[in-house]
This record gives sequence, C-alpha cells and structure tokens, in this order.
Amino acid sequence: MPERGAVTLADVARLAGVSLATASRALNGSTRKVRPESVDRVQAAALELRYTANVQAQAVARGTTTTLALVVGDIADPYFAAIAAGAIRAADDAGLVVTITSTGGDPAREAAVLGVVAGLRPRAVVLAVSRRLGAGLTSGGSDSAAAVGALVAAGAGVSALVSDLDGAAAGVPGVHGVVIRNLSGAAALAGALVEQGHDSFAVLSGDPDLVTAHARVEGFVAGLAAHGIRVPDDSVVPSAFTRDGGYQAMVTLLDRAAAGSWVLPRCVFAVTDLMAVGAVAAIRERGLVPGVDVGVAGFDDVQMLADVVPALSTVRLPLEEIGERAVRRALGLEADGAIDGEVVLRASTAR
Amino acid sequence: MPERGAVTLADVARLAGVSLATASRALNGSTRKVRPESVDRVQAAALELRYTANVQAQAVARGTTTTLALVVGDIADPYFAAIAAGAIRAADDAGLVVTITSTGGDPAREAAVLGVVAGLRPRAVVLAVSRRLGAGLTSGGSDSAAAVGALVAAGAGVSALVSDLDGAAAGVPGVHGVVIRNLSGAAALAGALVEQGHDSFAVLSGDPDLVTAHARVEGFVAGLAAHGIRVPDDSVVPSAFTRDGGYQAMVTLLDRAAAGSWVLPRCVFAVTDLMAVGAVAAIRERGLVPGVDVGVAGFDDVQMLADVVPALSTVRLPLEEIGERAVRRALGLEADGAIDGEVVLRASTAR
DNA sequence: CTGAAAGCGCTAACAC
DNA sequence: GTGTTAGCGCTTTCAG
Repeated sequence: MPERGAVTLADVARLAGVSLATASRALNGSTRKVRPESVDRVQAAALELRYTANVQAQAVARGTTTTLALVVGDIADPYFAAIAAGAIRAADDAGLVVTITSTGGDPAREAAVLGVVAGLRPRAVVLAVSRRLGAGLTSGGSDSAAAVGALVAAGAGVSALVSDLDGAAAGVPGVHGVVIRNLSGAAALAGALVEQGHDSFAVLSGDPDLVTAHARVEGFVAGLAAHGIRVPDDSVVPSAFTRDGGYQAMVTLLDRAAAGSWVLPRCVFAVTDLMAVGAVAAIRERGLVPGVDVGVAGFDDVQMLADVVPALSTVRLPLEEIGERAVRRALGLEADGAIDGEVVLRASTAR
Repeated sequence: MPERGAVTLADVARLAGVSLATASRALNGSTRKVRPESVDRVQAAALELRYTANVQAQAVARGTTTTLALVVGDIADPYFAAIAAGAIRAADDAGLVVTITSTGGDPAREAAVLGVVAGLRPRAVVLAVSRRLGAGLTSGGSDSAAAVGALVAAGAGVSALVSDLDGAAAGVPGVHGVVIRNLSGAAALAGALVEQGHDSFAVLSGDPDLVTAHARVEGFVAGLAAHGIRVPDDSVVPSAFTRDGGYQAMVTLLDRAAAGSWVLPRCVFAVTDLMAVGAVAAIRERGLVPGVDVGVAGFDDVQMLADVVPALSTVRLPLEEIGERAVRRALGLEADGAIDGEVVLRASTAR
C-alpha cells in the first residue's frame, strides 16, 4: 500500500500484473472485452488496495464529468430543500453527484456562483433560484445570462425553474424551463375560496419584484375577478418574502383596521405558506382567531407546516417531484412540461 | 471562439500571444511574477473567450481539489438542511464548493455513498448522519469505517457530527468529532421542567438505536433522577424518529390512559421537535389541550416550527453554527470543541 | 484480448 | 519575466 495519498490505477495494474489499459478496462466500464480471469485479478487487486477511481482524472480524460450542479437560493428554506431532495434522488439514479451552491438570494452573487459552477463542467445544471421581474437570467448588473450561455455552449444541459410570467427560460437558448403554474394555481385557489363563501380579500404579496410572488398575486387577483370580486390596490401589501415579512404585512393590515380607516377583509392570501404562518401569528397576537375571524391561505403546502393550527388552506406543489423533473429535463431524459398546483382547503379558511 | 466544448487555457494563451505557462500564472494565482502588461493581455483574452478554468484539470495537476463533501441523512429534514446551510457558508468562505450526498437514512447505503465521495477526492468531508448505537462508523454489514479510513489516508480532513455517547469518532483515527451535548442538554431540560413544577413524565424516545435519540433519553432520565424523579420503563415509548412516529407514540400513550390501566403524566418529552409536533397533534385530536392538560417538550428548536401552537419548550441547538464548525474543524481551521444546547421554555410546558 | 503510447487541461519545476 | 517540458491519473486509439 502506497505510503500516503491515494492509490492509483497504476498501483492496481502492477499488483494484478496487467497493463494500465487492461486495468482501466476491467474496472471502469468499457466496450472492449477483457478476459474474465484478468477482470477477477484486477478487481481483487483493486479491492485489496482499496482503490477508488479519481473522478477528476476520469473527467479530464473522458472530457465529461459525473456532476450535476444545483444552484439554490437558500438550502435552509424548506421550499428549496424539498426541491434539492428530489434533485438529489434523480441525479443519484443517473449516477451523478450533486454539488449545491447557494446564491443566498443575492442576485449579484448569482453570476459569480455560475462562474464557479461553470468551472465544474457539470453534465447538467438546475437553477432553482428566485428570479426577479424583468431580469431574465440577467441581474444585478452582472451577466448571469452569459454565464448560462457559456455553460450551455460547454455542453451542459440546463434547466431552470420558472414561474409562468417568467421570461427567463425563453431568453436564453438551450435552457429548459420547468414551469410551475403559479398563475393558474393561485387563480384556482381564489375560485375555491369564493365558492367556500369568502367575498372580501387582502393579499400579502411578498416581494413584488420576485416573479413567483408576482405571478401568484396576478393569478389570485384574476381568479377573483372571474368571480366579480375586485381587490382594492391598498389591500395588496408587499413585504419581505419571508415568515417575518408575512407577519409584518399582516400587522400593517391589522393596524389599519384598528385605526378605523379601513375594514379588515374576511380572508387574506399570503403568497407563501411561510408568510401565511407569519400572518397567523400576527392575527393571533391581536386576540383574533385565525380561520374564524379572518381566514388565511398560503401557497406551496410545505410539509413541515402540516401541523400548524389552524391547518393552512394552500396550493400544494409537488416540490420533490419538481426537483426530480428539473434534473431529468436537464439531462434530456424527459420532455418539457408544466407543473400544476393542487388547491387544498383546510381549517384556516373554514370560516 | 472554439466551435463547441469549453475554451481551454491554450486558447487564451494563443489569443494573448503568450505561453501556456504565463497564461496559467496570470490567471490562477501563482507565486511567480508576471509582467502587469502580460497579465492584462491574458485577462482580456480570457474575458473575450469567456474562459473558465476547468476545475477537474486543475485538481489533477495540483493533486488537490476545491471540493468539500457533505454527507447527510436527508436534505429535506430541516435539521440537516440547517446544518447544510452553515456548512455551505463556511465552505464558501474557504473557497470550496460543496457536494451533498444523501444516505437516505439507510446505513447500508452509507458505505456506497462514501465510496463515491472518496472518488471526489474532497479536501474535507463532513459526516452529518444519524449513527446507530454500537455501529461506530461501521454499519449495515458494509464497512464505512474502512471507507472513512481511506478518505483520511488520501489526505482528506474528516469531521463527523457525534452525540456524546457516540463512539464513532473515537473509532476511526483522523476523524474529528464535533460533539453535540445531547446528554447534558436533555438533562438540563429535565431540570428546568421540574423546576417549572412538572413532576410526572413520559418520554417519546424515537428510534432507540439511534445514538442521538438514545443520548437524549438517557440525559433526560438522568436529569430527572437528579431531582428524585423516576421514569417508569413503560413510560418510555419508542417509535419512528419522525413527526409521524411522535404522533403514533403519543396515541399509544393516550390509548393506554383511556383504557384506565395507566395514568397520563403531566408532561411528555419527545426527543425531537418534529416528534413533539406529532405528539401535540395527537393530544389535540383527543380533545385535550396541549400545554395545559399535558405539556410537551421537544429538542432542536427547529426554526420552521417557531409558530406552532403552543410554542414548544425545547433545547435550542445552533444548527447552522454546527455546520460551520464541522467544516472548519475538518479543514483544520478550528480546534475540537463540543456544542451545548440551550434550554428554552415556552408555552407547551407552561401548565 | 492486451499493451504501448498519445492525449485530456492544467500546473510546476527547470531552463533561458 | 517567460517559455519548455514533464507530469497529474485516467481513457482510448492503434497496433499487436
């Protein structure tokens, strides 16, 4: 056994008494045939030496890696974590290792991150980041689009999670969009709530620059409009796209109602489950009963929030499946396709 | 611009009119000096060609990678996701890219996963997986210990998250343990609950084979013992280490109490926040009021669960920090050190 | 079937 | 300062 550092193929070949080429063919699949006996000897030697092929060297020699890059906004966010879980599963099925890089939600960092990713020469890359309106894949003054273009040119399959309303995928040739139908999902939710008897609404719109947030608001408003219900402009309140943002926005609404200048709608739609949870907390803090005094609906159906009380009405998104499909799409294993959410009505809007 | 495939350093050197070596020195740091003018020319050429160094080739040539491998049980679990977030941040600070592989909680898959990881020749690896009692780093019949040993021999820094009570880190030389003091944390929680006035307890122990679960149970029981309170054996009920496991275990307890053969303790300790949430759901389903009729405490202080009602008493673990420290430890940037949890008393045990 | 040898893209002595 | 030239560990023609 070599002193230190890893065992190389040459070590194995020597011990097995065969050439480098034969050892390579025996160990790592090759179309060429090798005498069974040699294969055995090589495998035995590899085992004895605890040989593991150096993936980097293989990549250089083969000109292609076994890496799939996943770029997420924030891995601690359950939304992205669920997508990552699905992506890892699918990549694993394809024999690929996943590298995760995080933009931290900072669009300016995106180009830099993509540069690093490009250096990895991944077989495919999945972009699961919150896009900003009008930014396409280009943002923060830096040129993410160019980086993605380079990735594509270098032969990587790229797929980006996009919201309908998102021009991102269309902007860059070679990028496949896994579109999530936020628009119609939100519209369907609106319809379901109306049918449930709700007739006045407010919307916690999160960051209106985020395509996803924007699409959900648009869809919800349109869905209400189809039932003849209008949402006054001042009832759509922006905030951070987080739990605390939801809390703050709801506080704003409650304050306004308390001041008597405005009447609190019977139902509030938060563009995210997380934001909805924040809203519920705010409502409860005011001594009101969420789900009774004022209904709250979210979006995503984040698993971890299944036990919040009242149970959230929401639009279920098959997050893990989305991650899997994005990977399969990037690898060219699957055709483009949109993903629909499913309206789930629960206690938080039961009236 | 080359037809397809990536731009190489040679392309850049040619365009800049310098040698390969100079281009390399200009672009990727080197101790050697290069005339400023040449540097400019090379950088301009690189920019024009959209050159990005092939990380694999650099790794082969340098004999060392810029990769940090993170092995987790399940990235969708908020516990691991939080650790991953911290790890990614720390790795990023060190200029490393992190690859995440998941064992899916299957100990048998662990050895295989480690094999793949070894092929990556990572600079360091962080093992954040649920270890099983008595398994050390070896489990499922396969030899994870050997794989880790090979990793260490190949020069990778390795750090494993371990629970006190865990012999894992000690078993394999070269592996640094980031120990999480589950034992004392649980004991402290027990003490705090007793001081709060609770005097009869049950424990939802999760999977008793998992070191972490075991340590928390041990610690809790010991903590109670220090206050002269004994937990009858039949009041420690095992289950899956999940939200549903917590729910089931609590149902078992409630059924038993309903049958009149046993009296329900006033407080239940679940070894995980997730399990605690399941228990709360079970209690509520029976028409009892969690936190009033029966207290519930958890462990971890998972952020996502901050808004469950009643707010959970728990032991806060700085998960992201743990991820960061594990990385820094594996890289040899920080000395070994244990991490303590902090008892947080909230409404779920307010009586 | 097997081996010798030419790369893969890049770095690091070693000259000039 | 800069260029030449060996490698790094592995794959893959191209001859045997």
